[in-house]
Amino acid sequence: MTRKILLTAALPYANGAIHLGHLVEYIQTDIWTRFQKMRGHECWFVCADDTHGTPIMLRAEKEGVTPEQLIERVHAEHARDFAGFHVAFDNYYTTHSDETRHYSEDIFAKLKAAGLIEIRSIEQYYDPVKLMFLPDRFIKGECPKCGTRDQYGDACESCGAAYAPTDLKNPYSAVSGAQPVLKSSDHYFFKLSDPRCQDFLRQWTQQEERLQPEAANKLQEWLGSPGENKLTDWDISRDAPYFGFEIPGDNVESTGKYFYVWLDAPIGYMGSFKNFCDRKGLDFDEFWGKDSTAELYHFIGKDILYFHALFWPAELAHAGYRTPTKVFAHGFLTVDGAKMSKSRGTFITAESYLAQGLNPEWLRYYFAAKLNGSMEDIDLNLEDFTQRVNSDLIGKYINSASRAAGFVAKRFGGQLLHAHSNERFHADLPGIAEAAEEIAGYYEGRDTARALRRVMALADQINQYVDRNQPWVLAKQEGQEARLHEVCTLLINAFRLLTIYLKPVLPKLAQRAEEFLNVAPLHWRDAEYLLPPAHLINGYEHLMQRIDPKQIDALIAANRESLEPAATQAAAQSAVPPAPTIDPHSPQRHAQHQQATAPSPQPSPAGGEGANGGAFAPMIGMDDFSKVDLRVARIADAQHVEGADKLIRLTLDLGGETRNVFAGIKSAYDPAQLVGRLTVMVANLAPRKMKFGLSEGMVLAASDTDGKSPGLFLLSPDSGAQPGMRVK
RNA sequence: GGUGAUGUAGCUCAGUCGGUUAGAGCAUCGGAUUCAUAAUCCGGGGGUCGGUGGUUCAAGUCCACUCAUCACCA
Repeated sequence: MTRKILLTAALPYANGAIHLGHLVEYIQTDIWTRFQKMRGHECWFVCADDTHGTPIMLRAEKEGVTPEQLIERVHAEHARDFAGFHVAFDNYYTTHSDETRHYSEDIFAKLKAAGLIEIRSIEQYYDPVKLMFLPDRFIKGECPKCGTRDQYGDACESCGAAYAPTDLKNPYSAVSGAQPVLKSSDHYFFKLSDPRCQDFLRQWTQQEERLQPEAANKLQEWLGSPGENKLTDWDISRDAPYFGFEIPGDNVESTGKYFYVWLDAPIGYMGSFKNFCDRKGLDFDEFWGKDSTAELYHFIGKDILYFHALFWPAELAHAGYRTPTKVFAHGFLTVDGAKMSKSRGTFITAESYLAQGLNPEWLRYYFAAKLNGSMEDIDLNLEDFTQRVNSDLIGKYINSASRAAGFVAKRFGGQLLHAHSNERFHADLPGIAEAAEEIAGYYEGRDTARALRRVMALADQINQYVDRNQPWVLAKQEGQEARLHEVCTLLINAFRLLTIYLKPVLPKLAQRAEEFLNVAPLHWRDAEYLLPPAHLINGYEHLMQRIDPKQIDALIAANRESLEPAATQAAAQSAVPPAPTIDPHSPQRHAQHQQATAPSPQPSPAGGEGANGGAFAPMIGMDDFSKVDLRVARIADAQHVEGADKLIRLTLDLGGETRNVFAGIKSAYDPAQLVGRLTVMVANLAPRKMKFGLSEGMVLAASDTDGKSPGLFLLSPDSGAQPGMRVK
């Protein structure tokens, strides 16, 4: 029976880059989606950027752009990163959309009609300089318990005490530095304490397999025992200025209040899907209507369970929509057993991982090998990552194909055995085809760790089979041609089955394997049969490179945050008011899940300062460097430039061609002494039109950046270098 | 502080209802092999199951306390 399934992953907040911690969730959800699609079900995977709230508003202001410009830019970055890791959303949208506005207003109106919305006046800190109410995490002060300075408005990082922002001593605004004043304002509350909500949630959360057992326990704790009223009403509004949707008034008047970002964020799931339905001609209500029989699953981090398992279903249920079938929470990612850290270089962005040339499927495999459907944290142990991927994927899985491919190509013209080998296959490699449903069961239960352990055990079995049958011996023996052909045919078939089992995790590798096998895209049901007799396969090309530990070292180096250059720090400090801190631990973090620990104030091992060159530029990867095409050039001619007091016109010989370059080296060199010598030039610098003509490159010279020590020194290669040689 | 989880080999993890001598992969050591982009196969060593106490004929598993780590406390 074909199931109708709608999947969501948590919405990443539109003020930061996607990092490896985020990817745990998107990769997990993507694997599940791909698995369900391979099983032949109608399955849609939607997501969106979460775009509203104070941090976005302040961030845009700091960057000197509108919030709309900021979220548009970040949306493109996020979409690029996800695509890079083969996370294949059916729709990747934004919460700043007409659709999300529509459902936010609709749900709000229905909850209001149901008597579940209440207006109450509350007193909050207000920034009299910035003219805005301050979220708790934008208020700092001294901890009321231990007196530590510069603590946030909700908890002390020094002694761990939790308190209200009004408890802080000597509070100040993290936005303007001003002393906040208490001011009251009307807010809209969703009455979660209403008996209807309590009763509904008590029943909903404890339903069979709605949540993982650990999550259900946690919910039990939040709900308390029957009769105990532990839930309090939820403030769903914020005062202007705020980037979000304005709350509609009863008539046409403006309320000046906005929906709190956490109200419209999950509604963004609906908005994204509605947008998708409209484009694809699907029926939205079939998935979201009150009586929908479609399955709806939310994959989330354990930190946002509260929103997805309490507020969200309670809202939906009382606004006339269906509630989620299940909510799947996962743990956080640690790297080498510790929180990701910018100073240690383990706060790794998706972008840098790809820029360093690491294969995204390595990470997909490793995460999948660790995920078991529980809420436990998973650790990215970098040494284990390297060994595990190399051993499992290259040594076991890919090797099984590689060992047979050569014989099939050289001895049998790429053709498999002409006779059916089904019986022989099941006898010689028992259990490999039969494991299909067992493995499917593990995927279905999101225990990809178990699924992959099972697949690798099968790969071991295949390699043992090769060693037992010694095809390299058969190949040298007279009259063993048929047996060799049979062994290789069995091996290729075994490899094909493993490819099916691994495809949800490794879509690109599977695609390459399909090309090698010369078969149409594989589905799960294809595991029911073997390749037909005399099937032709294509020539084998190595399917995946091993991880070189040096690549991991480079990745860490590229992500290690060096100290801020002293000069820029001073500049930042002189700026008043201080730039708003986008707090890493803010409850606004949504799907950000986790953040780096603060950079430690110790000098970066990568070095901080050059001798006289000033602070080093930010770390770049090999990819960035290789964009610069440096060439050895011979100075064929050098001339004074009429009317220019710094420039010399150089004619550079690059072996095959010559370039005209204006170089600002007149203060240090006489044109005559330059002619004939070799130097290094940037050969792919975009030509620049100057007053005196077109400059087609740049020669490299050393100098002191702050101009304290005199001198300008043109670079020269050691003797023997020839014009046109690449410098790298 | 309260609550929920986690802690098993050097590393990453399995371990079902309490039931033989606690398992796997990787790493390591010894051997074999050369088809495979050094991949593979066979074998060995390696554990007080965080700690203490208890229940039981029997505890990695159940209970109490305790230590460490993570998360949540709107």
